[in-house]
Amino acid sequence: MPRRAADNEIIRTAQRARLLDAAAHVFVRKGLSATRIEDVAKQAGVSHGLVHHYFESKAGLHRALLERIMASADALPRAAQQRPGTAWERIAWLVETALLGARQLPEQFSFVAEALTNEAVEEDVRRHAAAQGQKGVNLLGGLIAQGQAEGTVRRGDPRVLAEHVFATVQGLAIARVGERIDPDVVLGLLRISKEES
Amino acid sequence: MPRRAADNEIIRTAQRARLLDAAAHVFVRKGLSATRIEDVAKQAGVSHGLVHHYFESKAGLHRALLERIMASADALPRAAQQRPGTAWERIAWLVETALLGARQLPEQFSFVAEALTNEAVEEDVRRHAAAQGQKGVNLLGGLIAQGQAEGTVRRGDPRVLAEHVFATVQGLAIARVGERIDPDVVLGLLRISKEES
DNA sequence: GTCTATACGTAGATAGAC
DNA sequence: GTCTATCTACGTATAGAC
Repeated sequence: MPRRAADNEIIRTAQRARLLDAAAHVFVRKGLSATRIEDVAKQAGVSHGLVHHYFESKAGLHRALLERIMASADALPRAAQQRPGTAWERIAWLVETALLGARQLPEQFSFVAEALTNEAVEEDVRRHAAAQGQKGVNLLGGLIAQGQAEGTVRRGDPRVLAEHVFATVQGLAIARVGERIDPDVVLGLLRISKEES
Repeated sequence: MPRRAADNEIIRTAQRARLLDAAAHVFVRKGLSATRIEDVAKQAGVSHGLVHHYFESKAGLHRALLERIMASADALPRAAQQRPGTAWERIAWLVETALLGARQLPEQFSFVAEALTNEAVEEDVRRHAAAQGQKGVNLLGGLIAQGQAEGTVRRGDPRVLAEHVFATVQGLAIARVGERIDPDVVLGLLRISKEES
């Protein structure tokens, strides 16, 4: 049996993950264009040649990393949807958890923001990131609509409200507000005000 | 009298402005590292050599543009502070005007965000941008404190609330929410909820 | 003031050795 | 699988012509 081949396969996936971690560290700090393959290699403790051995190009590495980050970002709204409790409780959980992410891994939000808006990023990658974001908006929008039916969420187009919430989380992450983030304040975007009905 | 010298001076300032406009167009779309001097020159309709004649380097051009943008961004909170009306009315005016900017010139917000977070931008430039942002937070914080005394703004640390508002505006701009931005929703961050006191 | 031509450095990517 | 050496392309910045 090809024992050697199996070992290689393990090494391959481990190294890919290692390189993606390194890429996350540096892409997130310097952006796509300013990071050099050499930076990633140094961060991972390997030679630049090896980076090319695992990823066809810098753009390919960037794309792989974006997909990894988007995958984890995608999981959150899904989890919220399937939680028990009222719509408001599930929304609150989603917002709180997302804000926790904004506090702990703010760089990831900056990374996604660049991927969405920087024209140096390939067109199709930008589109893909945008589409993923829309999925999140739709899911949260559904919860918001439920909340409105429930009488716990303010009036307004659910998808627009969802966009506002996500944009706010991203803005707080990018502004590196960190420890001072207050979920209760952010939830004010959705709360029914003293005057309303 | 040196007629010629005076003419040159006029040309100089006009060209500087022209180049800054061109730089704004392209920096804002591709970021600092991905934009080439050539891109700016082409956008302005001049040769790349001329860009170097007016700006010592790409970094210098970038710095000059950031200063120009920050100057206009700085004017807004000052204007709000000096308006007539209640604290809430002035806050609402500030938020609405800022959101108008986020809708019409979202690229400027992306530009500032990059300047704040991208390590490819020189350290001192980043610091300067951050300091300017703090001034805005302080001014809005003052208005918020007045609003709290007035009984129109929710409880909470005024500066933290101000940070949340600015971060939200920036997030909406970066997410390119555009026409769907709703100032009334954003003001929900500061409004007193149905339950509170 | 403005342009074209050139020098220089550096980053991405490949090839071949171990 | 991993590294070092090398090729190549391109962008910044300068120098000199108009």
